Amino acid sequence: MSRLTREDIIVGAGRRFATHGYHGTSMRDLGDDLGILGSSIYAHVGGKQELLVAVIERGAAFFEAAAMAARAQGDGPESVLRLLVAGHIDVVLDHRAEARTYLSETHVLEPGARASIAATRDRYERVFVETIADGVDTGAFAPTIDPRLAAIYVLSVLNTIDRWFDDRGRITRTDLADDVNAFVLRGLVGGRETN
Amino acid sequence: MSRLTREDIIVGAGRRFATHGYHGTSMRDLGDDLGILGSSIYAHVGGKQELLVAVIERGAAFFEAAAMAARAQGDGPESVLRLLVAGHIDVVLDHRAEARTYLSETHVLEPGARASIAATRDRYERVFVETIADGVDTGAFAPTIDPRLAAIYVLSVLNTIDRWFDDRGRITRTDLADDVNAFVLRGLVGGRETN
DNA sequence: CCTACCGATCGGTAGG
DNA sequence: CCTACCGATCGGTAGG
Repeated sequence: MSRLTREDIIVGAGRRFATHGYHGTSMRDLGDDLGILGSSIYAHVGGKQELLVAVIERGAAFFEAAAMAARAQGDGPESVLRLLVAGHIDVVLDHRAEARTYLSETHVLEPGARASIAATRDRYERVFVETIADGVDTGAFAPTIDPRLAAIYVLSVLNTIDRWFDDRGRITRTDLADDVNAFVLRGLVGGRETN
Repeated sequence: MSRLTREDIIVGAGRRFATHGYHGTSMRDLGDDLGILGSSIYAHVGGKQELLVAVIERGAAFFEAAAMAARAQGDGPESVLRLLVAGHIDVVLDHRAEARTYLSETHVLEPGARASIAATRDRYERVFVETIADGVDTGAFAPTIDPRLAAIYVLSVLNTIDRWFDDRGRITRTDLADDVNAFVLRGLVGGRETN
């Protein structure tokens, strides 16, 4: 039972914010989780909003790193997209608390921090849009695809996965990534006309 | 400036809950929106939780009605799925506050109400699963499709639409429904192998 | 629907 | 990290 670190507090805050929301979490709740008093948290951090910023910035950083890795390792639009999908799934499942807080609580951020996170998120989503646009240009994806809409569809699927997927369930994470990729790529590549 | 009805209060509560969350809404906030005092709300409803239940039950009812209509009007799995998609988009955009509260705040419901809503939601999602399973059986959709996973993907896309779609934007709602349907149906039907 | 409240809880601080 | 607080705000009530 040694003393807690700032790191411990942020991790605990992430878990609470992810499950109960920022407004649904009191400093006393958080203290209870950590085995200290709510007021003791102020020995480690400046306040509740600072905790939210720290958790969300971590979430954003994980996604950003995953996008950079996918871009660096992929070879061609389809390959990059596959890596983006797999990477996003890993972030959302390996860093559930930070990812969920980032995805759900950004609107509670004070204006300055919110703008900064919105910019990071824009950059990330643009990687999806550009990758899909590349695929349309090279002919890997169908010419009728609107990259902006398609990117939103893909991200909608990815951002929901932590809500229902269980690593101990009947399908493995790799199977999931393959299945999502298969579904999405068929959606992008086309085949028979559907309209 | 006549007196407000219970209906007015519930509509106002829906708007607040959808934008600020249940825990981010105080009875005084809600009163301000309605032009009365927070305490005056208790002349119309029993409490804050009762308001949440009312808003979410309305949201659930809209989705349920849309599913029934799609099933009744559709002819074959692909046709039913198209109607389910278009119907879901209409609910989410025509009843934004109720739909968003239903989709995002159900976890704050007290156990009894939560269980009831969870059952309703299960029933709704099962319509998607069964429609897709029918399509696999009839050969309309690819045999490799897992209906449970595919239904989740489709619903993930649909449940996010109110977050980014603007009726005054560059694409119309009908175009959106067509585009989502085209994307989803290609994903379900297959074409060339993607794995 | 307002006046006038209530006890409980909130985020946060001073001092150790 | 605790003790001992603070003012503000919360959901809610009695009485009109």
